[in-house]
Amino acid sequence: MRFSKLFAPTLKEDPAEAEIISHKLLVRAGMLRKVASGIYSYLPLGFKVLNKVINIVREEMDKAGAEELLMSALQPAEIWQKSGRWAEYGPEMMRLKDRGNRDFCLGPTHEELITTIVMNEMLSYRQLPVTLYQIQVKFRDEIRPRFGLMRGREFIMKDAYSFDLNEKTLQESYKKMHGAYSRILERCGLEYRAVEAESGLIGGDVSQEFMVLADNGEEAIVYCDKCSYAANREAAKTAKTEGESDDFKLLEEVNTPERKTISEVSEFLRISPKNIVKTLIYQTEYGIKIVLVRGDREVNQEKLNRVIETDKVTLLSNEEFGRYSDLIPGYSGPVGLNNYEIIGDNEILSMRNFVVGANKKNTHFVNVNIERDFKVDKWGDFVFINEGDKCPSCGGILKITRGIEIGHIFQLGDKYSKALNATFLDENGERRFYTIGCYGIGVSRLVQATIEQNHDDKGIIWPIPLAPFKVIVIVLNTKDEEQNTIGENIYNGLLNKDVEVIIDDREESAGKKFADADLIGVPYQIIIGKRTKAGSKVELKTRKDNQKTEIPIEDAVEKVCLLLRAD
RNA sequence: CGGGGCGUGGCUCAGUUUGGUAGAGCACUUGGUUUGGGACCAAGGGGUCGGAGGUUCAAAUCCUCUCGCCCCGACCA
Repeated sequence: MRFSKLFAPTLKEDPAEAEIISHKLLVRAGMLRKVASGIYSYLPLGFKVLNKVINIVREEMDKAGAEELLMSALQPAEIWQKSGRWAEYGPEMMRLKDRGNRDFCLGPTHEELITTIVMNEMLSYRQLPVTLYQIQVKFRDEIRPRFGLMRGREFIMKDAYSFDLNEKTLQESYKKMHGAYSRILERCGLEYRAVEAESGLIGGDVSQEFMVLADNGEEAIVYCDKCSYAANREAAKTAKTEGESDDFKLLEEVNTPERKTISEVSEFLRISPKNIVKTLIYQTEYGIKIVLVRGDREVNQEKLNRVIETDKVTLLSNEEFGRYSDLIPGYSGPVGLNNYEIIGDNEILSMRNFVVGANKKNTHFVNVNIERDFKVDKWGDFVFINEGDKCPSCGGILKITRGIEIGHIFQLGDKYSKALNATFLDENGERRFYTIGCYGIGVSRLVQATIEQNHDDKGIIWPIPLAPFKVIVIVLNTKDEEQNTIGENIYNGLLNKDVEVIIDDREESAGKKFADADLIGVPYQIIIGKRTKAGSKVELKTRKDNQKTEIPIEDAVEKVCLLLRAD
């Protein structure tokens, strides 16, 4: 490829639309352009990289025994109505009608469709397990598209689905996908973690996320410094707390004028927030719920939803407080509140002689104890983990870092096969539900995550396997015939060796050529300038570490091929 | 949907407070000089000031409505 012919409009200035570095660089390097909010077009360079990722994904999926197919992006409403998700998915689903007024959607995912395809063939147990995948455009009308390809409304995803005889063989299929995902991320040169996750809307029991570590990541990940425990902060469990053995002290009412928040009460009474129990009043479809967590904790709504078994939980607003004379904002507590269900976080089980609101203005109780002073109707784990907490699996200390969710793998079980009545015939000729797993990789997101992890102040630093070109031959002065000849010779030499190479033959200033080569992140640069004469040396620069070496012109092709083979 | 902000040549932005008929840098075109880190000189093209309506002698600027985009919160690959 010749740079003079390449459609790669590079930008000197950061685009106003972009917030994070990877998004800025994708646009500046002439790889990506916005079409509408959360919708993008890939320019030739960006498309090249996208295809590199796609090929890696494809190779590893095939190696793991999965078979590629391509389903339609447009899906009829019926299959979604059967699974119940037509209603459940909400406004995030891009819906449309055909001319006959029939409902369709642009697929946000393909569980329903793949299950329908497989069930229609009435497989025998002898044909199982089978894992099918596709690389497809997905549509989700995100509430807030963000960060370019990180959260688009149209994005490219590799989604795979395994159909198994039972839980046991599902675990094997799952393990294979886990392995394939690990290899994909390794080949892309990424630092990542596989973490325990929440299953969310898709459902199922076991699920893990593959997180690419990045400071700008949207997810917080918790990991143990001693053992292999790692989890999404949304899903991270609290460690079991040991019961403290203090004797119960006498319950006392204390005056706490205008001290409403945990920090105010903590300061005023000179006690740690860990010895206060925070009382939160939630409005749910089943009425008011009193939720208790340790004073230093934040409630994890997702987890709480699971405990209450609803997704319609909101904190009671100030106006709503007025309707309940026994609920006093800032001074609420479980003692004496017998009209509502009280739900306690597991952590407070071990607390002794703690502080709670007294349901009376400007008053708190001290030396409160569970059972003696109030009863908890239901226990659960629904707080966020903090850095420094104990590891739930080994007792080590937990750390928090940020990550970009690139892959998510689920053991779904029979949720969809039951909903859609998808069965196979077992050895006795009886119908049984498939045990299903599903596995996603955000392919377009992966492209951007790679940049987030591989860049410097000059631009992108592509890992070799993803680089749109492996080598750029830079002829600094194209009006110098000698430079041109040397450059063209090396360029043709590399082409003959099937190296993906581009020659910068533009009539631009030297500085612009250097800047563009660095910006688009080509791993190796061969620089031909006025120092380069026939029979002399060219400069070879590696983008990653800015190493510059002089090599004889006639060795250049061979040397680069050697380097590429080593990588 | 709630809160905040922005829409002015292809891009990044100034001009809006205090109405007077649109500007800079980058990019682009032509010519010339340059070519080891985003060159210089000269000439040039390009803007319904997001859209609609209103106020006014006069609107990018004031008012009303509307559309789009960005940021902060709940959803997720």
